[in-house]
Amino acid sequence: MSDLYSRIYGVVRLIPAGRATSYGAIARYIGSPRGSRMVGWAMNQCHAHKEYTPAHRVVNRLGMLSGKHHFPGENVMQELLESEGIMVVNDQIQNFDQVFWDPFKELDEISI
DNA sequence: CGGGTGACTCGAC
DNA sequence: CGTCGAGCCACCC
Repeated sequence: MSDLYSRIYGVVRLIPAGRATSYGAIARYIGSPRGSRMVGWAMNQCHAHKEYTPAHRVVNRLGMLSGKHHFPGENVMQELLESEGIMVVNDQIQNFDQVFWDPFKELDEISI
């Protein structure tokens, strides 16, 4: 596993419950602005990783559950999000602007 | 090496 | 936030 993938999983695990971010945001944070599709691919392989990765907190830039079909059940991803307090209607996160978790903004405050 | 694929994104309309 | 087209890059034949 490349170091880039370790960073992807590392960032995803830092997403707090009740929040969500986008593939592109993670890609930019790990230094691959054009690697959003790789983040999706990494999530596809996250089950092979030893540590738990909350892939349900990663959606596309519009807050849509684009990866729900890759979960064990039909609405597993939505139920996971709703169990954390995120409202999901029609495969789309409600109030995504409030739920959105920006790695740069949130993590910079800590690292500064 | 080349072509197909995808849990993406951007710009246009 | 609908669609379409193009760009993107790791992975798998």
